[in-house]
Amino acid sequence: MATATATEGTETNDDGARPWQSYHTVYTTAKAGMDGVDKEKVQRTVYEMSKGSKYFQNEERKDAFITQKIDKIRTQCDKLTQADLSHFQKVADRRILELEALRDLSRIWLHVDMDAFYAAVETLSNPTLKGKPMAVGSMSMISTANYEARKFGVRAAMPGFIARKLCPELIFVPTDFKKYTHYSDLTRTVFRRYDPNFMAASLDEAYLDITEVCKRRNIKSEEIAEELRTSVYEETGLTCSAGVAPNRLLAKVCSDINKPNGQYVLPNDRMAVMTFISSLPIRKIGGIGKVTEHILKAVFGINTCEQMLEKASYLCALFSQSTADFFFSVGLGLGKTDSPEVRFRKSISNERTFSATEDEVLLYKKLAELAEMLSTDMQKEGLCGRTLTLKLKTSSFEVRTRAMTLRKYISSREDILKHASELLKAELPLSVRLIETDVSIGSCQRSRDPVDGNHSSDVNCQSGTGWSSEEIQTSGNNASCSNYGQVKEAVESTFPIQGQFEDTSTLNLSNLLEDERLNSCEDKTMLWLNDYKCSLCGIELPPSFVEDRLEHSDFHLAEKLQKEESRIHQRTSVSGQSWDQKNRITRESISKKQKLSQKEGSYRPIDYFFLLKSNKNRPS
DNA sequence: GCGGATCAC
DNA sequence: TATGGTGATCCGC
Repeated sequence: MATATATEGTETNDDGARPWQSYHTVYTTAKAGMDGVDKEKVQRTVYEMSKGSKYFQNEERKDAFITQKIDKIRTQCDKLTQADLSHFQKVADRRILELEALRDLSRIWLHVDMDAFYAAVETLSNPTLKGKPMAVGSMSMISTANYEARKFGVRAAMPGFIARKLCPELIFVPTDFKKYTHYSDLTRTVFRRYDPNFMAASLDEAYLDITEVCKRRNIKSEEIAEELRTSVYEETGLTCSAGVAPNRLLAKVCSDINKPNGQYVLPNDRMAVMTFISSLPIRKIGGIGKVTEHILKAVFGINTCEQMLEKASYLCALFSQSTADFFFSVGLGLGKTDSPEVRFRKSISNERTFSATEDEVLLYKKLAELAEMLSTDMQKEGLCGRTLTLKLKTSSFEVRTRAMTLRKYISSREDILKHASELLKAELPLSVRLIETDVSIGSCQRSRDPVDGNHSSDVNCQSGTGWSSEEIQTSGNNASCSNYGQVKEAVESTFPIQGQFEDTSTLNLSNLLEDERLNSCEDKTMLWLNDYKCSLCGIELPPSFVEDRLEHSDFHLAEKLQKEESRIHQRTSVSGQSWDQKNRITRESISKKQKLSQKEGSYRPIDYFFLLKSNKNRPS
């Protein structure tokens, strides 16, 4: 609400001017280790340090925009008649019942969150930092602050120069991701023992499905959490906090409750969940950020999760179905409970901030550097994409994005630079402080999950732990190309090249994928002999049968995967105890992969492809 | 498909 | 002096 205009309006008020109160930062929202902080003082300092800056002005502009949005929603709200409301109440009630019916209390999820991770790691490698206020980051931006620094109001995402004002003795330590990755790996070794399929959310957070381990060892989740945290400490020297709950959304909320170095268990009981959720501020829920909280509070007076249900008719009337579903789920304390589904990345990008400049030569030079790096990253992962997006942040902090979807998939430095330069050229002259290049990998329609929707903070799944259901089968001749690296990685992780799974067939599989990549991405002919005949089965498909050839490759891939699975399964079924775990995803992926050979639910036999030659315009 | 925006870490 | 980088998703066109 309090926008720039409101700020100026109150500055000269009789009842004392406190303009800083209306500057909406995220720095004072309740965070672990922030109890007892003089929030007013922090808020005032942040305001004083920011006031008048380009950044601040942009924040004001954004704030004004949100106010407009709120006004618009209010207007719509006022227009609702009693009849409308009773209608939407019915719709909402039914939807809430449907969602309630999906409640799953059969799984036990644990969310682990390392305490002040980067800062804790830095303190391990330099113990003289212990007990002193310290932040990882720079004068421009802080990544993490230790608990001593948090007492001063210093926290992540705060610029360092403001942090130093709040805490003059603050020690700054530059980020060192190699170090954090190393320690992250150590923690993951522990996580794996409790759930080999755990979902890494970031370097310092993970979700574990501990249902099985509780059952197998016949102990309570609470004990598992204690034990896991002890192990993490013993093996890394780092403390963490844990939350246990029937779903991931709640587990995440729970891990924050007794932070640092604590845990909280929410039992798998509907009443317990409803009680827990009833007074919980919506801002605690992953996916509800500063803006959403602001809007829901300003328009509907919603503060707690429970109120999401009380205002259900309004939410139903004024938001999209998927958004309303998400809000209702929050009110019901529902969240995802399914086993981790590994997803392929959808985009790859890089961006750099520099001191703002209008110098076009310089800007093109920056762009060239980004294109170079992006291309390298893409090739490292074997990715191609056909939608290129250029993002610019102007010296006034306004953000512009310009995108183009190309006919061909690209990954080379030259291609990226050529097209990105066209996009940049159209924007010049312009004073720019940040450039980002982004290539999106594929486009496919996702079905929405009614429970978490796409709203909740979802997990960046670990790469290479299985198959995704999507993307591989996306349209076009290059879909498989664009995912080649991820496919390969997934296969190699599912069928590791070393160790007990070593087998020449694995290499063949890699070759097949390689074939597919070359064939579809570069339009070369590894799989297609003389650019005409399939090297594996001899079927003849001319190059112009682009889609058919892709499907054909996919057919062989699926077939191959199936063979691999049965062979490896045979060999490991005797001794491989962890196989079931590994296989869980593999089986899914293969069945999904098989869908590549299906269209509209009907399976197509290999013979089908022989008919294609003479019937290009087949019924689809 | 595009562009603006939100969100998380 | 000075407010990040990467990835995902949603809404309204």
